[in-house]
Amino acid sequence: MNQRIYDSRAAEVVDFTPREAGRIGLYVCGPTVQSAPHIGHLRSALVYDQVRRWFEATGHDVTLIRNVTDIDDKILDNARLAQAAGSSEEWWALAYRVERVFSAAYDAIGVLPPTYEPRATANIREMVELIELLIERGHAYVAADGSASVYFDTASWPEYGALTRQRRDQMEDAADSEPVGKRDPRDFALWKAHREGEPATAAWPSPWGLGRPGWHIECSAMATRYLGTEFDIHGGGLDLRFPHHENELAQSQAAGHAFARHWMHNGLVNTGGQKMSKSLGNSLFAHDLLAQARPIVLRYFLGSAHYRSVLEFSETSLAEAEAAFSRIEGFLERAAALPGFEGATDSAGAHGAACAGVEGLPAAFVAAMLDDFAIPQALAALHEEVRAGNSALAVGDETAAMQHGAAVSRMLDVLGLNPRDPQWVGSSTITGAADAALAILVDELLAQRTRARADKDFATSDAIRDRLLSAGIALEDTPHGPRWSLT
RNA sequence: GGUGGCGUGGCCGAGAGGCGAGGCAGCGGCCUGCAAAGCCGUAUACACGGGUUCGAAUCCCGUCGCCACCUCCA
Repeated sequence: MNQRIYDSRAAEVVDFTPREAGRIGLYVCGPTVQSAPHIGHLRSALVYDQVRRWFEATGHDVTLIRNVTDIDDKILDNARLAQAAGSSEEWWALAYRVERVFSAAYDAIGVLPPTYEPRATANIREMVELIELLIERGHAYVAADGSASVYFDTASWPEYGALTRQRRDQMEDAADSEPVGKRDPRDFALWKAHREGEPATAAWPSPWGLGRPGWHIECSAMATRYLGTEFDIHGGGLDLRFPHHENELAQSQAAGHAFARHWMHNGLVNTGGQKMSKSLGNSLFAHDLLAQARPIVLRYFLGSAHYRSVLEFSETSLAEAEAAFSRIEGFLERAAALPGFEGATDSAGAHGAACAGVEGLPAAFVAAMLDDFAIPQALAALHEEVRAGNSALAVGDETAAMQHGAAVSRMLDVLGLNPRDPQWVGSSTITGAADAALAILVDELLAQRTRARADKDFATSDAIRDRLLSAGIALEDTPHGPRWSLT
């Protein structure tokens, strides 16, 4: 069975074959580091992280490039506004600081670092070269107003609109506030001339004068530099289809590059039925979410809807994710407690070569992943295995329980959701010496409770249980004695 | 005006012509001193109106509602 992928350019699910057997080049549009990451940024990064993990699990060598747009109007604006309010932070310091916040948020939900994260400011030369090539080929022109700006000539490219199936003549007239020097409002900036008042650090030399790159050319240049003129997949948020990706495709192909063979777009996250936006004040910042949900649960939640669907965020959905994931964790803990359980991940097995191949993965899970990364269906297969494992445990069939446990563990590894992975250990609020001290005290109370129960003094035993529960410690009586866990 | 998507049971959320994914919540039972956890069982679901078909949530036409993009967006 082949890997199938919904290609946004073809507007249908297509068979996916890597350009080069066993190797996959994947470019994903990363964030413009102008302000704190929100849940949408997390979802986007997670989608491609899971795609990458799946490709690796199926034996591919993946080169994942996710850029950082660290020079842009917004970054300059935000730094300028902060400075007006008394800040001394330069735009480049702001961009770097925000970039680190993004990295921390990605790390928190287990998004593996890409193969490389190029920064726009470190690839200016490649951008300038690409713009020169476009001018040479007659698809770009220097602004008519005498500035150093350079624009892409959309009229010169008949395929403009191909990615989003729009006709150029039907595109809404761009409400561009600065059409100065453009031949057509639909043309877009490849190079933005340095302007009065902008920091000197935000200007680079070019054949047309001092300036900085336009947003779209950044991705074309970086994708090409690290993945070549033709590569397998280009991904990004649905909101980037137009104009960003349309422009990338146009300029890269106009430069003579085949560029991405397939385009993937992840759905956005909505709240209250609407897309998040600053103007609506409904942004869900990563920082706040990570404070109200366990990171691994947030990761589970973000994967609970298909990557192309709108994901509706609500407190109750997040709580449901916690309950559903706890069920998986509960089974895995019980299975792992069985003597001889081999499903534990170690640092070497977290991803990559150690997971190559789909052996040990249920057929339904594999089929779901091959079918355009249908993670909700893959999760159904996972839950089915959990149910079967719990059922085996209930009848005392430890061999079967361990087999199901191993399968569950493997699936969780592929999705980056294995709570036994060292990545997630330490996310508990208590560690080390305090942890050991707590265990001693709880065990002592449990011993008292066990004695009380043996004496049929249920008032005492229930009081101990209630006391522990109110302290955040939940009890479970198992055939092998009581177990406890932090709630 | 153009482009794309969505509407599934109390909730979330898959599926895309024929055995009702999965989870959460609920209900009944088993287990338990009682719980918890777990197991077993449990559904009047496909926005509305037509049509195609032996058969439609799924395909076609129409209607209604919602969302996104059209040069800042993950």
